[in-house]
Amino acid sequence: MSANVPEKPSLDGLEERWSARWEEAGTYRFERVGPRSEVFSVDTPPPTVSGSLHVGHVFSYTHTDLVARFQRMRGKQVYYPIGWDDNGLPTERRVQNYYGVRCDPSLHYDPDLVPPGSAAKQQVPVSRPNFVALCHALTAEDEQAFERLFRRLGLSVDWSTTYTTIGADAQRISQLGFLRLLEEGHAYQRVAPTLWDVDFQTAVAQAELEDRETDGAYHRIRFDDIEIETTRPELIPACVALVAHPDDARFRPRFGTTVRTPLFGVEVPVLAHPLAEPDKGSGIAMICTFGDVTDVVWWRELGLPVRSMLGRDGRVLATPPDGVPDGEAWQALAGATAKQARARIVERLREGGEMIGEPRPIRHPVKFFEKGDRPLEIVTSRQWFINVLEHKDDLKAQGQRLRWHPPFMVARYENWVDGLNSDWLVSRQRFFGVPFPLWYQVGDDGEPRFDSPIVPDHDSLPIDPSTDVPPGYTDEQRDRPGGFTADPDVMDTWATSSLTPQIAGRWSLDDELFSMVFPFDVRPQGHDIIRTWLFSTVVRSYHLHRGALPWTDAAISGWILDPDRKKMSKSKGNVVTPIKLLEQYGSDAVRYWAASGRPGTDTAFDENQMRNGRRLAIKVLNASKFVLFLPRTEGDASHPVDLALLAGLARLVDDATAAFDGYDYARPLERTEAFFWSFCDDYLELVKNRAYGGGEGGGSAIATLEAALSTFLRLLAPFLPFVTEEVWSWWQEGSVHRAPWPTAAELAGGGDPAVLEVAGEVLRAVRKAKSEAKLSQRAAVDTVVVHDTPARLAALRAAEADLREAGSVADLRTEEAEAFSVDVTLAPPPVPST
RNA sequence: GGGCGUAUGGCUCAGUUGGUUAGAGCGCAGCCUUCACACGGCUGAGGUCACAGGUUCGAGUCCUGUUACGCCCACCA
Repeated sequence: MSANVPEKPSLDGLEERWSARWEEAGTYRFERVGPRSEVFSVDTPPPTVSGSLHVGHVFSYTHTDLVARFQRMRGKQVYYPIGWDDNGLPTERRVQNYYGVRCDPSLHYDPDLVPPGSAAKQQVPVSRPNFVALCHALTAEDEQAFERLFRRLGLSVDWSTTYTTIGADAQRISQLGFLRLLEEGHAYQRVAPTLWDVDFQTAVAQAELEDRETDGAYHRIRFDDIEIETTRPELIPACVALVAHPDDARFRPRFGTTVRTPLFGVEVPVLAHPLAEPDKGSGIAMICTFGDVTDVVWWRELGLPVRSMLGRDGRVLATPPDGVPDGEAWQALAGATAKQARARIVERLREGGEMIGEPRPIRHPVKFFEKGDRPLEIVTSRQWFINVLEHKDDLKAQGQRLRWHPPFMVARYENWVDGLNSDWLVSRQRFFGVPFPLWYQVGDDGEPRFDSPIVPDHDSLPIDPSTDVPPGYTDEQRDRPGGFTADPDVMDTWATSSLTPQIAGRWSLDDELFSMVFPFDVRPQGHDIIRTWLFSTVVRSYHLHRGALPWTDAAISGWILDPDRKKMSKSKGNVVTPIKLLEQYGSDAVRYWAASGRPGTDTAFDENQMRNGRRLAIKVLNASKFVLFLPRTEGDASHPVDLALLAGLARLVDDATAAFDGYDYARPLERTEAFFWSFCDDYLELVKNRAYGGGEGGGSAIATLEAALSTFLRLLAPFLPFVTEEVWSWWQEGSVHRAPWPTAAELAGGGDPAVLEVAGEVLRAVRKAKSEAKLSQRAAVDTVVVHDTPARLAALRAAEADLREAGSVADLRTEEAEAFSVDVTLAPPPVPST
């Protein structure tokens, strides 16, 4: 075997060189050979391209790559595409800031638009087509930067299969998926009170909510003779009833009677409902349409009217709802934000003596849109929903059929499904998203007929109903009586992201491919999006593919934590940019750090681990160089010391393989690294001289060293793809990443690992003696006496010659004993020659 | 309020079905310029395995409870 080893091997430049070669050679290209069972398919998370990648991305995407590389080496055809999630609100927000614009759908397209840029004092209104074009431009730029980083990180993605969630294929699949739901009765629209973000002016779904502890205050307010407590006195005009618990003796006599609201004098009934809690507030609550989700329940179950007072912008409407007098009290509020209205109404309540005492400050959880800044309101609007509530039990069972890594993560899923309280709201009143592929007839009265949507041909998808015209109509009939009108909404970004298995597998576009990769083998993702992405993907496959799971396994990554144990935020993550780390330590080293984080476990950001990784990569270079520089001597592994090493390696291979099969990448790295280090420190030192000596013993050593090097490189290849490929190229054909994963069988030889274990212990004892005597490790040793059990002494004798050479030991003796101990007698220092 | 997870030397973490003196790396101390490696190597010091009970011949490992931290979920007037 001829080797072409550089004199001074180095890590510098490996990333550029090898990522280019891999691309050229199609090393990670998916080939359509073999049945489904020979394919390993990965439903990779499409990262949101709204800003920069942070170290958390590097961390979790590396985990996926480790498994993909392992499976590829085991002989699987790995289908490992990546997508960019570029549709939706994050992109819109970024475009607004980056270009200094905002979308105004009433404007017309301006072909000569020049956006003012981020420095603009005020955002310039632009048409929807202009806005969408800017979204495309910016995301394209971001996507290139992401790809560069991921290539440098060494992700073995097949870059020819990249997709974007706003791309035509994704839109087509997303729209087709929606139409299927519609046909099968799983999607419906309804006018209903929904949670609403007043800044983004869109409905939001249950999965996008988060509670935030917020300062508020209880206001005690008199409704005739009844006192209620509320944190939202501004909603008094929207009050439709008071409610108390049916068993509450204090209010039982009042059930069925009415009271008048303060300031507005509207007559409202006093009602009973078991959800009312006697020990909360004054025990009786005002029901407003709508202050919170409990109001919605009461309103629905008690059959109450609607009195909406806030518009979609979160401000008080110009005219009061039915039943509320349009007097001076109302006009004092009209146009105010909720916060302003509260202040004004409290002032008037005080003046009128209807307010009891001072507001009592509290901190309480309030619902926010996870991306929003102001509390959510509840407004009534027409929205599209996907059925999930009636399938709750089945969906829970789906999650339980999935193999979770780590297993306890299933609890998150079950928790979420158990807590579902509404169907999945998929419509958003936004611009950069996949439009609902629907139009509605417009009656002669000019009103849309929402109950009779016009559906496009499936072949025409994707469509944009705001520019495309339904079959049988002309564009002149748009928004005219007797004509048609487009559904104005776009789909929630999760409505598209939930179809990544279908998009990545090109469902409805390439049946052959889809049947080869679906259901996917694994969905890697973070635990924070189990309730959104994972759940919604399970829902879509359940509806779309007759109860199928989208994948068999879910591999859940942890988070990156700051050194102070807090979740590393994006802003902090950006301080330490991934590219900087890759440049400073090398990609292999950063991957080493990522791989040391246990599956599903939050991991500290730790540059020390990267230093370690770099050290390991350098060690691989140097040890390999040493092995390959040794004089070649033909032979087979036969010496007991060599067979011992191979036996240990075989054990290691079995261990690593089993762990990887269970999606545990951290253990194989840890074990391989430890064994590699002892290989360098002990085995190499022991056999060095024998290998140089040639002959039968030399041939055995060389054969063993080559087998060991080949095995180590392949075991480390998923973790350190660059340095292992570099070394592999010195003496092997092809890519190490296409080489077969090592097996215990190829290392079999019936060796006894104890030979190396005992020899290593003795060697360490000799080193210690020299170290304590403050001598060089080359110092000569007169005698070594090893005390140990007969079995271990027998093992030791097999390594005696190597041991004496490695330790410069003149005489090695053994004595039987209960426990291991070593006496070392150093030779007197040589008399300096005159 | 319900649930999940974590707690091992100064730091970051291993510890596979309970089995003899609890491991690694970093950091620290000392030594060695040894012909693969000074972007080195060797040697060493350092731990009542959060706490309290229990099961067992034997518990870091199993059971019960407590505490701390993190996270998820919940109709939060």
